[in-house]
This record gives sequence, C-alpha cells and structure tokens, in this order.
Amino acid sequence: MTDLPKAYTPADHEPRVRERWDDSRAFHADPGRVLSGEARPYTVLIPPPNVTAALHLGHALNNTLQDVLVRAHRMKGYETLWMPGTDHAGIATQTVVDKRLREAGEPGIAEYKRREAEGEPAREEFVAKVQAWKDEYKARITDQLKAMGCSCDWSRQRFTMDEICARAVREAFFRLFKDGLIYRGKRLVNWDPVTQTALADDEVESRDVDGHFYFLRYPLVHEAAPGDHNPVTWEELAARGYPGAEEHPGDDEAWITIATTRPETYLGDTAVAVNPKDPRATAVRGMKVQLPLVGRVIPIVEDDYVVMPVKYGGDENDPTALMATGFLKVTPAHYQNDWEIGNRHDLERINIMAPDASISDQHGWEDVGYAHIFVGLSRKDARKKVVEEFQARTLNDAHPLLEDIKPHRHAVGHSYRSHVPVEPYLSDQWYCKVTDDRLRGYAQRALKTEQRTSQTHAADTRIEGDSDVTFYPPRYAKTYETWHDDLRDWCISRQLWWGHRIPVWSLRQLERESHFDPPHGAELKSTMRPLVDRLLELERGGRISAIRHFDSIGVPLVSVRPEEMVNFDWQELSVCVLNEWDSEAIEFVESMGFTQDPDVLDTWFSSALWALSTLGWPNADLPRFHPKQIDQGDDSTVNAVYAKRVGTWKDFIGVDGEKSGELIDTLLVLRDLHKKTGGEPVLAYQLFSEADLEANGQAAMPLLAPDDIQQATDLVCAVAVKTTEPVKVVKRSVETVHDIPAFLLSHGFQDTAGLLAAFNPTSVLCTAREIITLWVSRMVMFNRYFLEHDGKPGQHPFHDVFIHAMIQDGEGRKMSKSLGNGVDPLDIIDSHGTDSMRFTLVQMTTNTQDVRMPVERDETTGKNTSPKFDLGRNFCNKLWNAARFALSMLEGTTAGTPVPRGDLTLPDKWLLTRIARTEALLTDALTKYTFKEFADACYDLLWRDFCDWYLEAIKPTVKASAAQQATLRAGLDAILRLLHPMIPFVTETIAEKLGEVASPGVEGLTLTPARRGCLASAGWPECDASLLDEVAEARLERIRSLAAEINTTRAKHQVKPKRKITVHLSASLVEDLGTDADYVRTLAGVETITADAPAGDAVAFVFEGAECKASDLADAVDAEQEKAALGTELAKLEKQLKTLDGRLSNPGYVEKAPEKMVNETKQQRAETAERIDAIRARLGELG
RNA sequence: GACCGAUUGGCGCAGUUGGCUAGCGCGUCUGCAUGACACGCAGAAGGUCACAGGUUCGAGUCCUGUAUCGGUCACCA
Repeated sequence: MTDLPKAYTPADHEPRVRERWDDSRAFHADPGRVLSGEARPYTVLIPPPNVTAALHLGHALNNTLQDVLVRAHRMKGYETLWMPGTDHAGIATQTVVDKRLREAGEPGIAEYKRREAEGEPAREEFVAKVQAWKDEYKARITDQLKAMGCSCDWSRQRFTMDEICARAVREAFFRLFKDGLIYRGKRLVNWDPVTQTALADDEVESRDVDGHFYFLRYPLVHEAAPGDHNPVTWEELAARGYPGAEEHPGDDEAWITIATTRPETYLGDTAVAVNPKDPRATAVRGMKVQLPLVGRVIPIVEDDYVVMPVKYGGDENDPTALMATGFLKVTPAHYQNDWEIGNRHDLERINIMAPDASISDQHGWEDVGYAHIFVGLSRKDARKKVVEEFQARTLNDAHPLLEDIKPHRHAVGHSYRSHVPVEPYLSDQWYCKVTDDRLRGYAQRALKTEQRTSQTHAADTRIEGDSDVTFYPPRYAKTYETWHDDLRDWCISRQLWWGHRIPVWSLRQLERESHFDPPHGAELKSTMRPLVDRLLELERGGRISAIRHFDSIGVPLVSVRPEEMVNFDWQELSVCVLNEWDSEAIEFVESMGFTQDPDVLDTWFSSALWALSTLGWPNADLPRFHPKQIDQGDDSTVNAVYAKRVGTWKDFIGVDGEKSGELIDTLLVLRDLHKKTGGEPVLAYQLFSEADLEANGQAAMPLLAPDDIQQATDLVCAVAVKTTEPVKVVKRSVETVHDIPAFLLSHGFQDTAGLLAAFNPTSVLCTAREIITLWVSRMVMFNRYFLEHDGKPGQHPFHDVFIHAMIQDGEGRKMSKSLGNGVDPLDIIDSHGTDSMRFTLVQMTTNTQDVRMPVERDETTGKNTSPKFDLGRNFCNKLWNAARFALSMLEGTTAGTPVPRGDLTLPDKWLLTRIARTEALLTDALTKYTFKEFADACYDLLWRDFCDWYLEAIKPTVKASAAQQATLRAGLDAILRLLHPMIPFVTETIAEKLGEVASPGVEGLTLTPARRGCLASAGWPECDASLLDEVAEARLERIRSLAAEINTTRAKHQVKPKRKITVHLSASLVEDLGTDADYVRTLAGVETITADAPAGDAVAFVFEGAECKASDLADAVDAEQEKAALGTELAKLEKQLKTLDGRLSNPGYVEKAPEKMVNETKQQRAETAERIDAIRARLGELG
C-alpha cells in the first residue's frame, strides 16, 4: 500500500468521490421506509440560499454544519432527508439584476417600467432577464453545495418560485384570504424610494445619522376667507395670556415656532399640535397658522402626545423636552406619529411626494401656491431649499422664518436593500394579520415552555406541536419570544415584478397614492345581478373568495344581503382565485372588468411556506408508488417517481395544442426514445385508478386495457424517471432538449408523495440569527396554521432550531464585498481541499454569537485566505498518513472470526476504549449542537490517541500480532466512520483502500457494512459496553506518564533521539510494570529498564513520588545543568505544597467539602511531598 | 434608551450543574530526518482568567457594579 502518495491531495480524489456518491444514490430519502416503520426519519431543510450571488463562507459554515448532522444521522440508520433548494429573493434579485443591466449599458428596470406604463408588455421581458440570472446562479449554487460535499437529496431540489412552491403559495394565500387573515389597507408604509416598493417593518434597519433640528416660524392667523390674510398680533396673544408675548412689539405679526428634522415635509402639514396642558394652548385656541409659501391655513389641535418644553413644564430628563418648542407640526401623510394624531383629530392627509420621494404635486397635493418652486426637487434638495427660503424670508421685516438650526444625531430607518432612508409613505398594501391568535399565538405556544419567559399564549401540552420547538443556544428563544410580543401586521405586498404575483382581482388599479377618485360604479349596478350570482356560485364551489375590504375589516360577498347590494362598494371588492390554471374563473372575473393586482408577494411569504411546499403540501396526499409498479422490468435505474391526479382519460390527453395535449405527446416520445436511439430508457409511465391505489397501495396494478382507462374518472398518472440528464429529442429534424423533471413539474406532476407524512416535523432548522424573525417565526406560524385540524393548531415545522455563529474577519468586522475581507469557499477548496475547510469551520463553531477568522491576502493569487484552514489541512494529512502506515502494516491479512477480547494486547484494549468513549462524546455533541466539541473529540481520537500512542506502541509488534492487526483494521475503520460526517472526502477515499483489506474484526465493535457501497452509507460504529476497559486505561495512563517523564528528562539533558538510554526504577516498580515496560521502552527510546543501580553517570527524575534514574544519556552528564533544572521544579512543587496545606488546614474546607474532594487533596499533598523529598535527595547527591 | 452576548498567554478559541495544579490550535524557542506524516516528532517558555466589590471551605465559573467591544429592538420634536 505504499503506492499512496506521501501527502493527501484533495483535488485528486474529490471529483471521483462525488461521483461515487451520486451513482450510489446514497443521499436519496425514501418516505416509504419511514411510513412502514423500517427507519426513523431525520430531516433537515436547507435555508434556501438567495439566487442573488454565489455562496460565501457563511453559507459554507451553515451547510457544513447541516451536513455533519445529516451524515451522522444517516450513518446512525435514520432515513435521512436533506432537502436542498434556492430562494428567489424578490427585491434582492430584482435589484441586483437591475444594477447589472445598467452596468452593462442596457436599460434598467426604470426603462422597462416606463414602457410597461405605455402599454408595452415590458414586464414579462424584464422578468425573463431575472429568470436568466436565476438559472445561472441556481446552477452555480448547486455546484458549490456539491463541491462542499453536501449530502442533499438532489433529486428533490426546490426553488421558491417553481411550480410546486407556487401551488403552495396560491393555496396559502387563498386560505388566509378566505379566513380574513389577509386584508388590504391604506396606511403609511416603509417606502423604499429607490426600488419603489413597500418594505416590511423588519426590512428596515435603523442607522444613526448626523442631522439637524430646524426651528421654523409659522405665522399665526385668524380664520379667514380663502386668500385673505388676517394675522394675529402679539398684543392679542399677550391679552390672552400667552407667556412672553409682551416682549414683542404689540402690532407685530405673531408666530409660533416648531422644531423638525425634516423641514421639507412642512409642505404636507395639515395642523400644528400643542399639548393642552401647555400654558400657551389656551391663548392660541381657535387660532390657525399659515404655512409660508404654500399659504395653506391649518388648525392648531390639542393633543397629549406633544411633549412640552422644559420651560413650560416638560420633564427635564426627557431629551425631547430639552429640544422641543411645544408646537409640533403634523404631517399625517409622512410620519407615523402624525398619522395617528391625524386619525385622532380627523386631519387631512396630503401626500407631497412622488414614489421616488421627490416633491410632487401630482400625487395628492393641490394647494401648491408659491411652493411650486419645490416641485420636482429630491428630498435632499427640497430640504436645502426650504431652509434657504425660510432663511431668506422674514416676519415683520426683522425675524427670519428660520429661527435656528442645531445639530442633532438621530436614528433613521434605511432600506435593508437599497440603503437609502425609508420614506413613510401613504399607500394601499396587502397585510397578513399575523397578530391573530391563529398565527402569533400558535407561534408563541410552539416554543418550549422551559424557554419561555412570559405566560401570554401559554402552551397546552396536550396539543401536538405546543411546547416543542427548542432553541440552541437557548438565549435565542428570547429573541423569538419578544419579537412576537411587539408584532404588527405584516405588509406582504411588494411593488416588484420578480415574485409570486398576488392572486387577487379587483375593479381598481391598485392605488399607490393618497388620492383616489373612484370610477363610476353606479352604472354597473343594474347589470350586476347575474354576475354576482355567478361569483357566488364560484365561491360556493371553493374556486374563488370575494371579500370587500375596509382597512383591516373584511366583509365576504356571501354575507351581503341582496338589499345591501344596491349600495355595495364594488371598488372595494377583491376576488382571490385559488388556482392559477382555473382559466374559466379568471376569464369570468376579468370579463367583469376586474384586473389582477400588479404587485407580488414579499419573498418571505414563500419562504415561510418552505417547510410545507418542499414536502408536497397542499398535495401531500398523492399516492406513493413503488418504481416496480410503473416499470415491471428494471426498477433499479429509477431516479424519481412523479405523479399527478388527472381525472379522466379525456382530461389527460386533452386537445392537441393545449398544455395537456403536449403532455401526452411528449410522454410518448420520451418513453419510446431509447428504441430509436438505442440508448437506455429515460422514463416509463402508467395510469392507475385512485380507488385501486387507496385499496391496495403499492400492490395496485396499472390500468392497461383501453376500456378500463377510458371509463375511469379517478386516473392517477405515475412517471418513473430514469435519467437526471437533459434529454435530446429530434422530431422532424427539430431538436428539442427536455429537462424531464422541469417538464413534469410544469404539468402539475409532483415527486413529493409521502414526504409530509414521513418527514414533518423536520428535525432541526440550522440557521443564522439574523432571520429568526424574518423566517423562523413565520414558518412556525404558517405550518401550524395550515396544518390546523379539529380547530386546533397543527404540527410545527421543526423540533430544534440551531442558531450558529456568524463569521467575522480577524478584526471583528462582517465579511463583505465592499470591505474586501471576504473569503470565497471555492478558493479554500482549491488551496486546502473541502475537508480541510469543513474541519476548520466545524472546529470554529462555538456557541458564541460571532467567530473570528483572521483573513490574509495571498499576494501570488490575489485571493483571500486564512491561516486557520491549515489546521484542517494538517488534520486531513495526518489521517491520510496514519492510514498509509496502517495499510502497510496490514498487508497480507485475511478474514476470520472476530478476535476475542482475551487475545487483545493492552494497546488494543485501550484503543477500543478510546473509540467507545469518543463515540459517546460525538453522539452527545450532536444532540447538543456543540460542534467544536465534536471536532475536538475527533481530533484527539485520531491524533492524540491513535497516532501518538496506539500506532507508536504497536510499531514493533503489529506485523507479527494478529490481534493488533485486527484491532488496527477495525479501529481505523471505526475512526473513518466517526470522522466521515465532518471530513467526508478523505475518509471515503481511505475507505476505498481499506475495503480491500480483509480482516477478522474484533469482538464488541460492530461496523455495519455500507447499505449503498460507500462509506457515506455505512453504519455508525456500535460500541459494546464491554469495550470500556478502565484497567487498560489506567495501565496505559501509567505507561504514558512514565514515558513522558523519561522524554522530558531526555530533552532536559539534550539526549539525541536515536540514543537508547537505560532507566533505573525501584524493584517494586519494575515488577509492577511487568511486560508494560516494553511499551515504555518503545515510546521513550529506552534500551533497558532495570532495578539495578546505574554504574556510571546518571540523572534523576521523579515518577509517582519516587526517585528514578536515567543513564547512558551521553558520554558525560552536566551536573550543574541538572541542579538548576531540579531547583526550578522544586520551587514549583513547594509552592503547590503550600497551597494544598493551606487548604487542608482550613477547617471549613475539611468539614464542608465533600469527603471525596478532601481525600483527593490529601492524596495530592502526599504525592507532592514525596516528589519534593525525591528531588531534595537527588540535590543532596549532587552536592 | 431597553435587552442579549463577549472580555482567559503574542493570535484564534475551549473551559455544561463552583472542586483548576486553567486546557487546545497557531505562533515563539530548543532538539530531531526516528520504520506513516517536517502539513511531522520530542520538549520548553508564555496567563494575578477586563476591573472593583460580594456569596462560599473554595470563584475563570454564581451575584452586584464599572469599563471596553459586538449584536438586536425602540427612538427621525
């Protein structure tokens, strides 16, 4: 076996190993084995990476940890499903594609939007561009995951916008809509003026910004006819008791001062508010203010919300009171708080901005007046200009309208995508009522009771799914819990093109802006009756849901009495159509003048369904087929089985030219393709009767007789797909390439039968903390809501949530493109190999919130790397060489019956003990998600135990010892299995070689052969309790510490490693050691161990408190050097003795500490004293 | 502002119910081509566990406070 190269070169093995895994289908999960009780399920859903970019090191960490869990459980005999997939990442992807297009000099989204507005079909064109991007990145991400060794069930890969996910989205939306948990509302939303879409609350990140407080003066006026100017004078104010008014000339126009950070919004002010307790409030009661330039006269309202300045009774500890003037400008259409004040006082809402946040008089603002000079300016320019204008204008020819500017640092919400300040913007959006008990309450109750801190929504342990979701580490449960406490309804509509389009039709174009002029609904009324009847009929058939929304209140059309129909507001009616392919319903609704909402859903809506859609919901009850049912001949080549309910034969074959017609055509061509080309068959299909399937399950037979097929009304079509490659078909000299799975999916076939029943709830969700709220919570809500039964919450989507650390660079900064401190996993795979990367990542994973990785730039390649990966490389290389050595020692071994324990030598027994202990440690680490412990235990077993001690100890004897050879073979095999989850490639490679070595094995260590021919499918080592041998551990420990003492002595005296020395021990010790002395000789380079006194020069060392000697160190021994060394050690020991004496003389310790503890201390004290004596004796000898 | 973390040799980190004579890897120093491995072997040096109090026979570990650094949420008068 010396044909193996000296160093492990990953690139020579990884591609071959990957192919081996693919070919063996070792990662394919079979729900049948779970449903039949053959195996317990272990399920992990990949957090779907965004198709925006290639994977980074954070993904490498995330997926490595999942793979460790998944591979270990697969080996432990679980039927293991790791579901892969990618996320369409709506806003992120659309933004990235737009940017790339513009960088390439092509038109961006703005141009497409303009064309679309002009009636051109530009939307589809743009979406196609994004699709192309998605295809490219989806492929790249998949390749990267495969390169990382991820053992996903690749035949089941999902994408959040594929047909199966789309079906889940439609079903989910429809049900929430029908149940009143989705509504349309006009409110202030977080508006991103760059991408021009609404954002959810948690897509807004606040950042501190250096801004200013601007103090603006608004003139006070009396109510007057429009255009008249009737100022209030200071004299009047003084007469009404306005404090300080008398300081101004009595005839002068009076004003009030407001403070704001956003002066440009004054254009939309519709009131000024004052606290009723403010001493000035009564004085100005009934007066108005007039907005400069705009000329709008607005009321002064009294509201408790307004903070009074300290001067007028405000709290001096309140920072706001220190800055406030006591008068607050109220701009209901541009501030959340003002919106609420506006609601309380029934104020007008004037939107002064266009969707790009420039000042506009086209979106609801009419009384522009002299303020037209601001129209068209950006927010920033408008602010500047407002300040300039206020500075330039004066009251009474003396006082500038701008009273003051003070610097002010404050937090401003920014879009998490475009990073510009978010504009609170008035618009019509769709909301999901997550505050409803069926969503929020269900999510709170799912959390493990032990991890809860409050009792709201307390779990009911009798309900399945309550109190079961557990966070690791537990502190993250708090993040989850408190987020729900402060939850507001979730804005789910986005003004984007890339995403799941909202399946709602209505009469009005969705209104973005503040003003809405209803079209004339009255004309519809007389002709409405039959249409309404048809709508109600469709609704009763469960195909649509029609609801009239008034903010969060929804009134279903079915509940509207006929006499109320006359005044029914059709403009507010929304019709949700369940099925995308229900063209009849859609055509009918559109014939009434309804149009589909142009918006798409928040990307997290489909992410929230990930645990449902990937497992086949809502069609989770599709029958399962055995490949043999479809293809009686050869089922071994079947990759996946797809099925679809097709109804009748007529429905199935359809009409030529329609989608279903294309289906049967293509199926026939593909089925018979191999007959023409002479290749392997690519698919087989059969039709079944669902009644037969229900009655007989996998014993049901396909329908073959044409009569049977034509009479059946419950046909199910099942397709067995035999290839994963795209298939080329030449038909009438036209070449078409079919991606069979994609083709089947687009025709409504699914390969998900049995998944939900077998694999939900999943075992663990492994993710980073940033998406606990965005994703984790929403998945819990949706799973429990949609799997509701008997009015009780349904099962949750996962038992455990493991939140792993985030990787930062050496300075604690986030890795990012802009900082240039990112490390590309593919670069590391290139330079160090996949396993090295994986080992290092696992080893780094502690339960802290961040882990640091020093980043270095490799000047030759210009790529970033980290010296930390050397650790992993060294480890893999160590394994490689240990295996190389072991294999060379195993040449010529043959199989036989397992070696009984009695035949094993001491190192054998000890190694097996170490394997058993490590196995237990690893299993424990997996259940606790303590990955560093996992890696460290592997490291110690391989390096410290197997290489440093076992291999060294057996070197002289193994070739002649059948027991040692058997243990070596079995031990290495067990180690490969234990390390495989973390470093799969190198272990698989070595296992290939080790598989060629026949050996009898050892009793008590069970190594189940591979189910699918590769180590990845082999059994986890099973260690019988008999392997734990404490006597062997103690004996080896003694050998080890004696050898260590001797080695230290040798090093102190600079004895050449090759020189064999003589060790002199007490007669009793020599006798006690017996044959174990041989191991000491091997491990410490000793020629002879004897009870005789040294003849010539010798040095002393202490072992077990006794003075021992070593001779033949060199031709002469340096006594002074030895004296110095002994002196240092003596000082150390004396200090230690003092500590121990102090402890033992402490009455509290002796009385209160556990007896075992005290005895141990006494023992320690005795040993220390003995050592001291021995050293003193030797020092005496030396003089 | 509220909450959640972190602070342990030069660097990166362990240290799970207090029992520690504080571990590991990298780096440093010494010696070494020894029957797999120099991506290695045998040794060594290097830490008053951020600081101040407290609880305890005993504190890196528990409590209180302070400082510094991260993170999350709130706050745009």
